[in-house]
Amino acid sequence: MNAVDTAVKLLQAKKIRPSLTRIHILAYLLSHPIHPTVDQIYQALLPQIPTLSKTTVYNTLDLLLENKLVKLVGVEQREKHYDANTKDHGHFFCRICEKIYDFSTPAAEIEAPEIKGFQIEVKNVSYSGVCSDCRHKNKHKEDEYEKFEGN
Amino acid sequence: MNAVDTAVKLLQAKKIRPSLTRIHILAYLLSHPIHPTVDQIYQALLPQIPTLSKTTVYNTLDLLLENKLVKLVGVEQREKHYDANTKDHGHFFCRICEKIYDFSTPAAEIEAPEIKGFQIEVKNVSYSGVCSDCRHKNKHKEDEYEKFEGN
DNA sequence: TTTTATTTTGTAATGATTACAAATTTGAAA
DNA sequence: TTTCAAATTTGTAATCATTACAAAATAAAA
Repeated sequence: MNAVDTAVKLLQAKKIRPSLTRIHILAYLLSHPIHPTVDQIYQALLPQIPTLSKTTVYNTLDLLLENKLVKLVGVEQREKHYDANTKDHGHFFCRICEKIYDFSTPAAEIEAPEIKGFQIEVKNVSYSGVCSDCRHKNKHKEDEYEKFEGN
Repeated sequence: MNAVDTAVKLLQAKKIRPSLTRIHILAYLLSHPIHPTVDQIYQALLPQIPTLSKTTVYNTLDLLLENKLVKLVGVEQREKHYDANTKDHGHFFCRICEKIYDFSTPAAEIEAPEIKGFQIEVKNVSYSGVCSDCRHKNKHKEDEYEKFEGN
């Protein structure tokens, strides 16, 4: 099934009217798992929807967020990044190439006693550092930062 | 050992000159594990340092961050929150009372194959939802949001 | 149609953070 | 001390992603 059809189905399942704009935005996120920003989405769709407003992108993403059709990528960047992959997974942000990588998080729930009985609605696991590619490309620069020591 | 002495030692260990301002800011964070914002730190220290500038708070926190004496709390709020507890732990943000709770994360490293060989410098685990207190206080409002379903 | 609700749009605020240069303080050398 | 250079602190002015808001456009209902 293509991204447009998937988007329509997802919207309908949440009883959101599948307007052209909403379909485009959700389909773009589904077919471009690059964790785009509002501006990236806006620029990408402008040729197809010349009347598109950036406010609409903001509004639509808020709507999709509320309905859990997209997630915020918990990477501490100036601009927010969005992800239509709503399955639990982690994100790694490389501070050199600024790419965001997905990684799987353990299936086993974290069962911390401190938050027992809390209603968990959003989970976010994100790391940052230097990805493998950039480590190899910048061997000489690597010692600027020491390897992170857990605890 | 009191927070001021600890702050001085931590700064010296990183070869940062322990100026009055730096000591105050780090000691405040150490003795107030409430994950304060820049403004909260600024307001709290103003009586003691009447000449304090908010820019200095920003500058000092940047310096402490670079030296890993404080961490950014990965909670998606308008303002950034800081934490002098640099041990690995998670944060839970309650969207009702807006308190940030600490919780322990599993000692076992997440060993995701997708980021094997990556240089991990910063880790962030943060959840949000409704804390236990607010769930009980707002029983009637609870059904506005369904419980988060993992995956 | 006409009416009403929904969606989209454009413009103007908001406000946390950053840039930057001046002012102040500190520490080392003489 | 006194002098001088470096480090630190400060205030003001930008920046710029996001939000507020009301008007315009569109779609559905009557």
